[in-house]
Amino acid sequence: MPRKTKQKEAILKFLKDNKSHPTADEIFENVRKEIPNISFGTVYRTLRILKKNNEIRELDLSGRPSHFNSETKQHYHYRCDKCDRVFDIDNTVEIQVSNTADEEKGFKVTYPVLELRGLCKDCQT
Amino acid sequence: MPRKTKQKEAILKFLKDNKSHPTADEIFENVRKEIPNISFGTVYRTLRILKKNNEIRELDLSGRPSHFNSETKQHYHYRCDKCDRVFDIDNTVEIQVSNTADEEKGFKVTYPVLELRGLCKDCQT
DNA sequence: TTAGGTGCAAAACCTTTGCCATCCC
DNA sequence: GGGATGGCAAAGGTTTTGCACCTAA
Repeated sequence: MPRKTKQKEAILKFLKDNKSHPTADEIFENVRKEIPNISFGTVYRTLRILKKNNEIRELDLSGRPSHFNSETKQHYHYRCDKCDRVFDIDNTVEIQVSNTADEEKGFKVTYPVLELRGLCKDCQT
Repeated sequence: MPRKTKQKEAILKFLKDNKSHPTADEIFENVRKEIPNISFGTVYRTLRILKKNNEIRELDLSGRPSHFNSETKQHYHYRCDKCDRVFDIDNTVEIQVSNTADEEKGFKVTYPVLELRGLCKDCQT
């Protein structure tokens, strides 16, 4: 049975309040303001628990460190090549795969992961 | 001026001969058969150089370790959720973004990164 | 000759884990 | 009380780097 603790609540609250998609490190730095002696281990462990319970998502695109996200519906992201920040795509996205060139590969797709790369507003200047 | 060395040649050759998208570790293990005392540092350094010269690509998709690839044209990948192997998509892919919900975000897209996740032939049984 | 590469080992980075104390139900 | 969590620090896996030596051009 998952249990309610102030650490877990604080991490989840930070993710929900924060439309950015922070890394574990950013989560740690922020939650720390509230719970000064929280540890890195706890942040990572809690993120894994929340993820298993489908309360958050880990963005499984590009790079280390991972980014986390409290939105659990299927959606895609913009990612800034310069500052590495991640933003949700609210536009409608359609992905069409045509042709049968890959038939013999026999790959069975279950879901797509898409990232639109470029520059965010702040980094264009 | 980049220089031609047997280490660099061997790494590039392995990537070209090999349609898979190996990790640095896999590259190391294989190139080692030819150049027994090549080091990890050299593999990573060489991969960075090749990447900078646009001779290879680093797949900046999910997870650590990175996968590398000698195909430098824009293309997308299948990725197996079970064995983590990566395959090129040869089918035609079209990505359409409509709507203007994201106008105020002011994000300037330069290129998309797409991964179709699922199970490869070998992992479906 | 000499700037770029190499090998080796240590360091850096991100993440996970072991151990034991602590807290929630 | 007892299992789920937390804190801390150490370990693990991947990648980078410093340094001295080497080698292609």
